Amino acid sequence: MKLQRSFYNRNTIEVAKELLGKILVHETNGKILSGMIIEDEAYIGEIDKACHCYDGKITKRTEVMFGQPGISYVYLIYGMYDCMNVVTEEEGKGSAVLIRGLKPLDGINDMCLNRYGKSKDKLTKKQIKNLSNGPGKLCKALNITKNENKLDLTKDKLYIIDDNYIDFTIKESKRINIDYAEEAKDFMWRFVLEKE
DNA sequence: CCCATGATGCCCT
DNA sequence: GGGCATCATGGGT
Repeated sequence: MKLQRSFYNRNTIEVAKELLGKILVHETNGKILSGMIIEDEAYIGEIDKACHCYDGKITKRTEVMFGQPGISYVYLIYGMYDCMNVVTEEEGKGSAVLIRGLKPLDGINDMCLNRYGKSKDKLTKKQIKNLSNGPGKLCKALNITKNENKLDLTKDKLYIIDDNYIDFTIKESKRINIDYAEEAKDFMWRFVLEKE
């Protein structure tokens, strides 16, 4: 079942935790590419110096985070890598969840082509392991780019479904690569799915 | 295993 | 003009 607006219109930490085990799907070029969300991070503008929209900073880039929940926020980082977020909470609250890792499910060979320009049987074990285990990598694998910014995950060809997978525990830790964020760098807002 | 580094472009001041 | 929610690579231990 596709997740609806009400799922996203909640506390960002809760949404981040509950997104683990869900399936991110992108219908692109006539193909269905999907993977289970196994790692994510919460960003909450009101109190979070690591958030792009900290302290109500509305710019052309960040305005989407203040809008409707259930919309995608895709941005380019380090000049090379796209990262995908899901906007959370009611309109007016700048917040989102960064998707940081996927376990590949459907369209694996196409993901290999997107990432490495080679089919799966030509990849090393290391390349297969690294197919979608990072925020930039998963966007490349699923062909998620700036074109997929501001899509409505309840209506468009990018969405998340609930496959009722609950057989896991959640590990909480500090977020990655936000050393500049003063006290916020220690918030335990990174969530990783761990098999029981 | 760990750490250091370069690539590269958009946003914002 | 500075900084950045990353990744792949290469060298050392």
